[in-house]
Formats: sequence, structure tokens, C-alpha cells
Amino acid sequence: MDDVSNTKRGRGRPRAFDTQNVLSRAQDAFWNGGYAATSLDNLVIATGLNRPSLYSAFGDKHALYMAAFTKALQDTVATLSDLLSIDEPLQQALMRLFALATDTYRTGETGQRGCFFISTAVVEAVGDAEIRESLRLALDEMDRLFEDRFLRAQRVGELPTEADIPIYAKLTTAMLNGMAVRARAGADAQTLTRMGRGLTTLILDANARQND
Amino acid sequence: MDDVSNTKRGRGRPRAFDTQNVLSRAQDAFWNGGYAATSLDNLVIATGLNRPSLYSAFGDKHALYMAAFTKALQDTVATLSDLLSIDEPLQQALMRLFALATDTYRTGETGQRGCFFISTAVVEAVGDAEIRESLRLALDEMDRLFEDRFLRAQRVGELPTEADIPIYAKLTTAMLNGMAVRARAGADAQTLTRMGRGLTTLILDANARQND
DNA sequence: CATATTTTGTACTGATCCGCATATAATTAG
DNA sequence: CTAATTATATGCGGATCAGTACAAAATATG
Repeated sequence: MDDVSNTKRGRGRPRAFDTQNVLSRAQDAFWNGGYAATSLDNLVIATGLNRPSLYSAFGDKHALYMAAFTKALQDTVATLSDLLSIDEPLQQALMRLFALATDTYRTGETGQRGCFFISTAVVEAVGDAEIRESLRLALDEMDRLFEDRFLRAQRVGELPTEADIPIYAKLTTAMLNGMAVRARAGADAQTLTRMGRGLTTLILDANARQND
Repeated sequence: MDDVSNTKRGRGRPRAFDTQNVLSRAQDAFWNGGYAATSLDNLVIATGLNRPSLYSAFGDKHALYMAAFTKALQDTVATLSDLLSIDEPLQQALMRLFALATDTYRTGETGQRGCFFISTAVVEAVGDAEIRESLRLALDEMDRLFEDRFLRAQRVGELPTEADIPIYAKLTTAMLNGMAVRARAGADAQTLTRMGRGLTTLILDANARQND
């Protein structure tokens, strides 16, 4: 929007950084260490900006985190939307989803860092109403994406009409959360993959009974 | 073990506190705010002990947390063992389990605090190898308890011989983790209960096909 | 070229952090 | 009753925390 690469240049000295890039770096920093344990010195090093630049561009530490959170949610929704829009059987879609999650959750410079929301927002959610609401919103957003996908599968006949789609969506989100927790605890790729396949198989098998 | 109520009194001034009780208070403090954001001043207030007493009894902040973690795991294993040892159908056992989780995760003075391990250990797991290993151990321990229960169900004929018990156990643990995340985000009891019932139904329905 | 405006860089502030030094209190051993 | 031992209480100290003041740098305007 208002980064250096964009045309609309103001009056004074031009910014020497790209806003989205800085937010990505800040996101990485929070993702590794969590919100509370990530100091402004850490953020200064991670982003390459100095403190006053960070403050003038984003506000205080909390505001910077919220900006990183918002970007993380946007990126997640975009990625999942693309992934779920592929025209393929439900089973393949779910397997693809969980495979991507496995890769994402196991990535990280300092170690397997899991999911940004689980690794940073969950702890703060009790003492910070804004983070709590944002976390709730992010989870609901994921539910919604999965609901849409399951509804599509239902329309195609891959799921029966009596299938409880809203619950399936929440189970899918919960499984991702569980996989993120496991990844952060050091689980290997095979374990995560098997978990995803486990839920996938369960959903498909449970609905494969009545084929009249 | 070595608390004031116990007989074996040493030489000097007797302790004015109960070790297990202090650990419970410390556990509550960490549970609410997480490890990093819970200061020693918080812990002093929460436990009622002053700093030197805390340090001489448990060591530094990290050691105190690890002691609280260990106690939390012991308590969890004890509770789950009791709950899963009840002689009842698998469906009832799972529903009882998830009902207990719903209640536990929604309890808390300052708000719905979820699961101790998810709320405190997950964030620290990347930067702290000891916490990471303990978290892995705790998750594995829960898996083991659920595996035992599913194996018992299999022996009784509630699950077929080809059922993938180890995965069912991990899915159960993951669902508890997902519920804990949701609870911390402010989810109501109905949502959590439905999630638990969702997985329970899925496991039972997926295995109810081949009744020859 | 001079001035206004915005960003950057350095350094600082008061608060809070964790851990400990020191002194007092309470108990046992002799 | 005296000495040894352990726990409690107060308060300190260096490090780190989040946030900001102030000056230098870089651009646009006139």
C-alpha cells in the first residue's frame, strides 16, 4: 500500500523499507518466540528497522503484532482458498490440505514452529481481549472455508445430505490445531501426515455406509 | 513429600507452606498468563511465598515451571486413567472424556484458560528444548492412555481388528488440543461439546459398516 | 538555493525483569 | 541455655524491558 516501491511519494524523506516485507519479518520473529518473549530489540534486528521507524509506521509493539496477525490471516485465507478451490475429489483436497499444513508447521529457522496463531495468540488470548477476538475470528474464518468445501462435496454427492458439515469443518480446523501443537513439540512429518490422513479417512468412511 | 504436614521434620525452622499447594498456585499463574509473561512478582503473589523461599524450594523460574508442569502431567494422567477405567461403552467413555475437557478448559478466574500444556508449553517449545521434550512426552502419554482404551474397546468388539488404534489415539489427543485452543479463544460449551461428539460419532460410524 | 516535511539514527528514560545478599525468625541438637 | 541449621523477610543490583526525545539525513516545494 504505502511502501517504498509504490509511486505516491510524499514530501519528506522516503521510506527505506517495504511494509509487507517488514510485517513478514515481524511475523517470523513472533512466530518463533511468541508475543511476550519477543522484545523490541528482537524486532529491530528481525526487521532491520530501528525503533522510531517501527513506532511511526506501526505504533507500539501490540499494534505491530496485530498488523502481523492480520497479514498472517490474510495470507492463510488466500492460501487455503486457492488450495480448496482446486477441482478434485474431497479426499484429495483434504490430503493436499494436511500435506501443506505438515510442511508449513515443520518449517522454521530455529525449529519446527507450528502455526502462527497457535504459537503466538493462544497464550495471550486470556489476558488480551483484542487478541482473543482476533483468534476467534481467525478460527471461524477457517471453519467457513472448510464448510464451503464440504458443502461443495455434498453437492457433488461425495457426502450425504445428513452429514453434519459445520462440525466437519470444526474438526478439520481442530485437527490442524492439533497438528500444529505436535509439530511445535517436535513431531516428525510422518506423524503429522498420518493424523491428517486419519481424519480424512474417518470422514469418508463414516459417510460411505449407505450407498443405495 | 517434604511439605509441612509431613512428619519427617529436619533441623531448622519448619516450612510454612505445602509444596503441592504452592505448585498448584504456580500452575494457575502460568496457566493464565503463560510462562514468559508470568513474572516472579506474579508468582510471589500467587503462591504467597517470598522470593528466597521460592528459590530455595524449587530453584529459578524455569525450574519452578518444570515442577508445575510435572505436577500438571501427573494430575492429568491420574484423572484420565480414572475416567478411562470406567466400565462403559466406548461412546460413553469418549463423551465423558470430552465433557470433562469442556468443563476444564472453560474454567478459570480470569477467563477460559484452556489446557495447561497448550496454554504455556507450546509457545516456549521452540526456544526451550527441555519444555519441548516435556511437551512431547505429555502428548505421548495421553496417546498411550487413549490407545489402551481403544484397545480395550477392540477386545470387546466395539472396534474391528483392522481399526488403526494408534491413529485414533492421536486424533483424540488432537481433538482435545483443538478444543483447548477454541476454549482459549472464547468458545462456548456447546461448541466444544459438539466437537467432541463429532469425533466420537465419526470413529464409531466409520467402524460400524461391516457388521456381518 | 532555502525551507518545510518525513524518515532515520543515537541515545536516553523510568519501569520491570530475575536472581541474590543480608538479616531476622524459628526450630533442633547438644 | 547455647550453637547449629533451616526458613522467612526486606531490599538491593545489574540487565533488560517498552517507549520516546532529539538531532541528522533525505526528499519535495517554492
